[in-house]
Amino acid sequence: MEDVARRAGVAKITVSRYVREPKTVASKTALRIKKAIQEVGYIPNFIAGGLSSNRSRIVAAVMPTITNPMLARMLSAIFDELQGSGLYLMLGNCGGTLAEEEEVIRTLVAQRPAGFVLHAVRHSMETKRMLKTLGIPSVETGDLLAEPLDMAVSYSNYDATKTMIHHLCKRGYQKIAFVSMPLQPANQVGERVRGYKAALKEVGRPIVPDYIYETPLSFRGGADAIANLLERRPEIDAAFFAGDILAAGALFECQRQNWAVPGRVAIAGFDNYDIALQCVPALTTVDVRREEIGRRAAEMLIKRLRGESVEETRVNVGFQLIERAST
Amino acid sequence: MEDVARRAGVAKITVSRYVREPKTVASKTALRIKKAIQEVGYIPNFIAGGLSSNRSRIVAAVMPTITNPMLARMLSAIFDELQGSGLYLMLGNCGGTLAEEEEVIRTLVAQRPAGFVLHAVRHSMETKRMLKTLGIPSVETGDLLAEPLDMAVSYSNYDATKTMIHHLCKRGYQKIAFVSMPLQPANQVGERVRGYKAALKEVGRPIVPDYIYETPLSFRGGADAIANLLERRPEIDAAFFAGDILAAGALFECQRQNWAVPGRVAIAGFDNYDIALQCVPALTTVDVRREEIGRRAAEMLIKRLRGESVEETRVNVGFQLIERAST
DNA sequence: CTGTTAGCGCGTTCAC
DNA sequence: GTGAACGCGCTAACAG
Repeated sequence: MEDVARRAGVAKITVSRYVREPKTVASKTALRIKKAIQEVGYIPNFIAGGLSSNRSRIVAAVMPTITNPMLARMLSAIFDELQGSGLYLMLGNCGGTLAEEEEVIRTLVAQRPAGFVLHAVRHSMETKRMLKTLGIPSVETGDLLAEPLDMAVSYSNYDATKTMIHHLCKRGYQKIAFVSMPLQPANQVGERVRGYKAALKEVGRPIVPDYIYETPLSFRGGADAIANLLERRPEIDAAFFAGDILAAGALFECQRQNWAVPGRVAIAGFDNYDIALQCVPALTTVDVRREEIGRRAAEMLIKRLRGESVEETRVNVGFQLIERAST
Repeated sequence: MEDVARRAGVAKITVSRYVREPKTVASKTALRIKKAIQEVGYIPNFIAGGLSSNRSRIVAAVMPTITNPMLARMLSAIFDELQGSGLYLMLGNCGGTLAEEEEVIRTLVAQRPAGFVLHAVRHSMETKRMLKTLGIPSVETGDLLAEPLDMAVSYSNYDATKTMIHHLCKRGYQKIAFVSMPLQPANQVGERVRGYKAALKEVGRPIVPDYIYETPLSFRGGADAIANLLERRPEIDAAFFAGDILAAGALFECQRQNWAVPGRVAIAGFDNYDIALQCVPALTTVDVRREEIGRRAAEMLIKRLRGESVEETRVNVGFQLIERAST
C-alpha cells in the first residue's frame, strides 16, 4: 500500500479510503490511485484493516452438519446475501450438544467474526458470555425461541409438527407413528416431539411410546424405521417423518416390500425437499423456506453491522402444509 | 493478553507462547498463565497473530455450489480434517466460468487465506498470478489435470464416464443417451462428454448429437430429460446421467409413465449417492469417494502449511463402477 | 478533500 | 526458559 501511495503521490490513508469508499476521494486522485494499484498489482489486506478498525468482515455460521440438504440450502442463501455486502462466510460444526457448540465457538471467536449464525436451539452459559463479552451480534435459525440470544429468524417446529399430525388425524389415520433423527439437547427434535404429543392429546388419542422412533437422518434410516415399526406394530397406518430424506427412504422400503402408500401406510415428510415432489407417490410434507431464513438472517446481521437498528429481531417466516398423494 | 501477563507475573510473549505451544513454557509458569487466562476471560486474537506472523489459519474452499450433496460431502470432510489442525474454513462460490472464479478469489485473497481448495477444472491467468504472487498453496479437486496449479486430488472424469459407457455397451444396450448438467467452461462436464464419445468410438458406434442432453442438476431436470429424450428418440434404450440426482429424477419419471427400468430404458447414474442404493430399482452408478478427496486435499494443505514437503502432489483416488438392477 | 500521528494485538528476532 | 523492542498493514481520530 505504501508503494501505491508513493506512485500516486498521496498518503497511505488516501489509498485506504479509496479502497474502502472510492467516492470519498476526488475523482482525479482516484484515477491516479487506481492506476498505481494496477501497476503494483496491489492486493488489499482486510486482516490488517480489521485489526486496526476492530471490525472483521467474516460471519461465522455454526451448524450441526452441512451435508443435510436443508442446511446447505440455508447456508447457500446466507452466503449469497453476505457476498453482496463484501462479507465472508466461515464455517463451524456444532454437533448436537451445548458443549460441542461452546468449543467450536470458543475457537471461532479467536478469528473475531463480525457476526454469528447459530442453528442450535440452545446454548451454554459460556457461549452466551463469549458472544456478549465480545459484543458479537448473532442470529439463531433453528427455532423461534421465546428469548433469543440476540436475533432470530425461523419458524415454530412445534406448530409445524402439530399441524401435520392434525392433518393426518383429519384424513382418518388412527395409529400415527413419529420418526426423527436422534434427539439431541440442542436440536429441534425435542420441539417436534412436543408438537406430536400435543396434537394427539388435543384429539384425545393416547401416546404410545412404541410409535416414537429415532433413526439416522438418511434414506437407509427411514427405510429401517418403517420396516421396524410395521413389524413390531402392524396396526400403524400412518407415519410422520421429521425430514423428507427419512420419508423418501421409508417410501422406497414400501416399494420394495410392496406395501401400498398410502393404502397400507400413509407417509408424511418435513422440509419440502425436491424429492418429496418427485417421488412416486409424491409426499405430503411441510414447506419451510430455508432460503428465506438464510437470506433474512444475513440481512439482519448486515444491517446490524452497518450500525442500523434492526426493528424486528424475532422473525417468523412460517411454514406451509403441502398435501400430496402419500397421505 | 497484557492483563493475563501481569496476573501471571510474566511477559506477554510468554503468554503468547503458552497459547500457541503450551509445551514450550515451564509447567509451573504454564499453570499460572492458565489460571490468569481463566480469571480474565481472555480470548486470543488469531487475526492479530496472523498479521504479525504473516500466516493465517484460514483455508478458502471455492466451489460452484454447496447445495450439491456431493460437494457438501467433500466440504464436510475438508472441514473435519482442518478442524483437527486448528484451521478454519471459509467459503467461496465460483460459478462455472473462469471470470467468476477469478472475481471470487480476488476478494478472498484479501483475507490472506493460508491455502485454497479449488473445485473448478480451469483457471484464469489472473487467478494463477494472484495465487503465485501471494505464494498461497492450493489443491484442485475437480479433475485430475495434467498440470495442476500446485497440488491436485481427484479422479478422472473422462475415464469414469468411459468405463460406464463401456459397461452399458457390454450389457447389450444399443442407443445410449448422455445427460448432464449444463456444460460450463470450468466444470467437469466437458471431460465426461469426452469420455462418452471416446467409449462409443472405441466400440464403433456413431455419436448422435440428439442423444446428448443438458438439463439443470435436479430431480426435475432428470425427469424432463428422460421424457424429452424418449419422446424425440424412442429408440433410446439406455441413458447415462452425470449425477445420481438426475438419474433418480429420471427413474421417478419412468415410474410415473410406467416405463419399465431397465426393460424399456436402462438408467445409470454417477456419484453413488445414498439414493442410488435405496431407490427401486437400485441404480447402477460410479462411486467416487468424495470424502477421501476432501480429506486428502486438506491433509496435503496442512502438510504444506507445516512446512513439510508433500511428495505426491497429484493424487488419483480412482473410482469404482457399481452395477445394480437399473441396467 | 487530504495528511499526520498513533496504535490495533500480536509474533519475530534477538538477547539474556 | 524467558524477556524487550520493533514492526506486521492498515485505519481512527483529528487536523488542516
